[in-house]
Amino acid sequence: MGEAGERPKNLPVQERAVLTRDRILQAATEVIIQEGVSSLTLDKVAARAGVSKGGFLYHFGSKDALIVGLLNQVMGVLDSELNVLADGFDVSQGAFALAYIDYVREPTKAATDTAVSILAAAAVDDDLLDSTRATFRRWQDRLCQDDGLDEVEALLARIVGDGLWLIDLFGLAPPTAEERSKVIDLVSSLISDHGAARDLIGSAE
Amino acid sequence: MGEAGERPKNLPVQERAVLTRDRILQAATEVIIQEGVSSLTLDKVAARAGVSKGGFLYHFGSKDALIVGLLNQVMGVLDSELNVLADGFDVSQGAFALAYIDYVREPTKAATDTAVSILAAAAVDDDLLDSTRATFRRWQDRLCQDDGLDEVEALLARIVGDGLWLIDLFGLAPPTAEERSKVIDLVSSLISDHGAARDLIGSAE
DNA sequence: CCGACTTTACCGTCCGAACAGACGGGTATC
DNA sequence: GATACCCGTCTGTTCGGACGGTAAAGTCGG
Repeated sequence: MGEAGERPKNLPVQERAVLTRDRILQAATEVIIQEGVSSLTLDKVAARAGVSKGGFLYHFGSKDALIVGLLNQVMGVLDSELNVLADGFDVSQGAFALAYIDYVREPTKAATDTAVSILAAAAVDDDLLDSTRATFRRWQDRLCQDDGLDEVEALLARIVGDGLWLIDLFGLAPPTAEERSKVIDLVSSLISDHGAARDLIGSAE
Repeated sequence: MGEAGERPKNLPVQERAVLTRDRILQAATEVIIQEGVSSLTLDKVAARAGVSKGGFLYHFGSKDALIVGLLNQVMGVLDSELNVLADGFDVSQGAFALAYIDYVREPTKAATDTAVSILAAAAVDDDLLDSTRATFRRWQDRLCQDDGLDEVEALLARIVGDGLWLIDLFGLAPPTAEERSKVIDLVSSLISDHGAARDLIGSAE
């Protein structure tokens, strides 16, 4: 039956369950990326995960539940990766903001997965994005509260960071790796070199 | 049946046709905005446009054709509005780039329509975005060729501009009107004050 | 009476969801 | 330590409905 499944048998029941759940989530993202949002059907996801439709519905009672699960997982990964990346920056110069834009220097799997999940959620039902929106609001708050970081600079960091993966999502003339790095470096210096933004605005008016 | 239709009768045939086409396009965007991408069905669009399903299919032979028509119209409007806006800026300081970010100072109807059309296209079939992607590439080229504009600054303008309406599209913690303006002013000064970007990067390294 | 436009009626497909039950490990009972 | 039972996990099938699309007839101005 399932050509991709190769599901390991003879495992403790509870572990088998969580593995199946993860396989379903991964299968869902694969379907979206490879076949498009319109191909995200219960049958396709179940087949790719090597599970029957009924088995699928045991873990996710509805298509909405699948997307919510997808968003929760993928946003969690993204949040933790941002945190570890922020630890590598100087906290007095807006570590989280620097991490936020540095993260999109090149497209990562986590960023791509998040993007397509958000796209799928928006396509199925806008309300499914509520918790995701709350997370972005938390990130925005954290960007503003970073030590020594102007509110405008913090917002610029988020717009550039989000703008890059959103441009990637739709393929709207995505910049090359070098171009991305140059822009990110520019914004990074703007953030690190504190006061530069204010001076710049002052000198222009 | 149609509560929104109120279609004007007794008009020259050819004019009635083009009007019907436009009504269908407008109905489609209304459906997406008010009821979500998943509600974009031929029946709903036809009903809202005050036309039968057959009548709809006379103008747009398929759902894909509807979305292509939607994208063409909305991208054309956006392109022309950008042009008139660019005429108001100093061409020696990157008029198109300044117009590009100034355009998203607050969300306009044209920008919203474009955003939801792109979303719908991505949800139905990714390939439908091909011509849209070409337009964005043209814009990117034009941004780079603007007189006296650094390539990095041009790219920054597009990322910020696109980032803003994409953030609006998904409602990912969209900034307030004042915050938007501040960021746009910051980027604008960066572009106008030529050499500022290079100086900034140089001083930071 | 031609051709642009519109309608009514219909079809085949696919999708999300529900359902009844199979399997099999854990647990209690004796 | 064998037996019986339970429940989490998963299977295969079925169903109602919605959707995209087709076909053909009808309308009306020029």
